[in-house]
Amino acid sequence: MRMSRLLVRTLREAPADAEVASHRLLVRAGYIRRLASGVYTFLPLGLRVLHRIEAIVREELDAAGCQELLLPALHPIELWEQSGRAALFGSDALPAMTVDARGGTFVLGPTHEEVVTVTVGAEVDSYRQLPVTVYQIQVKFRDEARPRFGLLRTRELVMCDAYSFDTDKAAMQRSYRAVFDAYLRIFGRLGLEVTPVEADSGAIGGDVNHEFMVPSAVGEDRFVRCGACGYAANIEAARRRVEVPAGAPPVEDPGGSPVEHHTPDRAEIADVAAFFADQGVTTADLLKGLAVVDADGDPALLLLAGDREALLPAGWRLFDADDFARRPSMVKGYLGPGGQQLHGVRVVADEGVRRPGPWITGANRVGHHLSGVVLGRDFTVDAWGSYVAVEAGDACPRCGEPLELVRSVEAGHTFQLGYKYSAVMAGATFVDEAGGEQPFSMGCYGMGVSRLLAVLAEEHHDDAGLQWPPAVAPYRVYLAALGASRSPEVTEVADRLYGELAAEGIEVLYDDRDVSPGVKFNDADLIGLPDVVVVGAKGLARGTVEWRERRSGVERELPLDQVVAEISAA
RNA sequence: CGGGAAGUAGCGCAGCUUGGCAGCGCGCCUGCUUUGGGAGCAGGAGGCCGCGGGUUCAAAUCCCGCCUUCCCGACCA
Repeated sequence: MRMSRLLVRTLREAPADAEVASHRLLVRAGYIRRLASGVYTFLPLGLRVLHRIEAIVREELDAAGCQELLLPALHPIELWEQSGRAALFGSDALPAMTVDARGGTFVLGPTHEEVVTVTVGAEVDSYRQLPVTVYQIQVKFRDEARPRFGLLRTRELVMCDAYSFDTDKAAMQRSYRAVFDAYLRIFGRLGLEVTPVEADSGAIGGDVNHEFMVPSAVGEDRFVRCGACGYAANIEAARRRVEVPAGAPPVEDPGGSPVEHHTPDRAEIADVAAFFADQGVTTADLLKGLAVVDADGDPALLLLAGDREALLPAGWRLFDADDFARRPSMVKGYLGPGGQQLHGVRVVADEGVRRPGPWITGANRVGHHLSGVVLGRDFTVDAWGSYVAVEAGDACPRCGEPLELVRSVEAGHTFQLGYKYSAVMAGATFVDEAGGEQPFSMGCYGMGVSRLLAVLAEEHHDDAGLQWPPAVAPYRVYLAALGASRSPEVTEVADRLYGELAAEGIEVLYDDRDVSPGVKFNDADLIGLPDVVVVGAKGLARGTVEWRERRSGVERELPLDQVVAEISAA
């Protein structure tokens, strides 16, 4: 491709709305343009990278026995009513967009479980046709609360999603493993360091699921991993090991009974700790109480150590103003466990609270706290569990070694769905060997292709521009002809190299523009093709051209007759 | 959804406090000169100052409402 013909404009300055490197550079180098918040155009260069990633995805999934199809992006809303997920539409869990059209309301597909289930269900009648795994590369729509970071979080995204259909759970798990391994190979070929982690399944559902995490400073996710045993989990799903003192908690009596303190306007943990600071008290000595409504809709007081962040189980929520009004034993800002059960409030506690104390807690009176509160003597716990976000240094739940916390981008997410959709969607059954009707056991597998483009740009760049790995670069070689307009020889040599490289199957972006050398060098760096070849009068006088590897900056002078051979061998 | 900031030429920004000809840099067009890391000179094109209303002789500037965008948080398949 000749630069003089390519639809691209590089920008000296980044648009003011670009915050992270991948966004800034992809816009500056002319790969993408923003049309609306979280909605991007892929210009020719950007689309070529997208296609390179897609080609790798297709190769690996095809090799794993998957079949590509293309599902509609526009779904009749009735399908979503059938699965029950239409009820989630207003929520944060499933921010779908709908359009009213002739024939009713359509959903702009945010994901495709419903559609694929009825599609495969209509084609498959017998166990003899199973297993089958299909996939598509498609645009999806999600009305993100907050699109950000360019292609990393968008409202319209290109995604690869695969779906497996099996006769039973064991077969489904084999299919799951096959796609899981294919995903690992895809990330490997893209040169991304990826860690599969245990995760929450969110609005997709199912039991076992894994996220594929790419460590990145701009990531919005965090996961923990154990260097000793390999345990890895999303921060939302991570657990830690808590060393519980052996035997029953000793009920020693430090002072006979708790002491009440007047602590006006000390409703925050940090403020309470400050109040008692002269006694050597830290936030870890405080019992943090959260008024919650559990998944059954019952009120409970959740206790955790004051230095930890709470992590509520799915379906739980914090008290709102009405809840507090209805439960006078729950005093916002001054919550304590003492006597809650007498008021019909269950006390649940994080494992980290399994020590006698003495604790400092709220007194269930506005402006008052208690010190010397002892577990077993002054309060009891109805249920223990894990209710705090795991932190770096916490003990691995498997082996007890310290956990590491890693910021990351979620590049893929796979789920063992089981019967969640096949049980409710019409026709999602097959006839088994015994002649009985059975629902499919399903799995689903998502990978953010357009997000991967951003992740790769994030991983591979420097101050001057992008540095594409050869596997995904839009072209392999940036061929810059310096001063071509005044040197017939430069033009002749560059034209010839362009043709010879193409004949070798090497894709070349040929900068034939009549612009100064500095512009060409800067655009070459910005666009970030793996190899830069410079044809200039200086080199030609010696019978050579320059070859520079963009990433390493290593430069070599090559005799004219060796250029094609050297580059195709590299 | 809560908090903050910003919308002026394709991009980056000044002008707004104190109302009075709409500006600068880059980019774009023409000509000449130049040519190994974003060239120089000269000339030129390009604007609903986000939108609507109000105040005023007069509004980019002051007031009200709305829209859009970005950041922090909440949330997130």
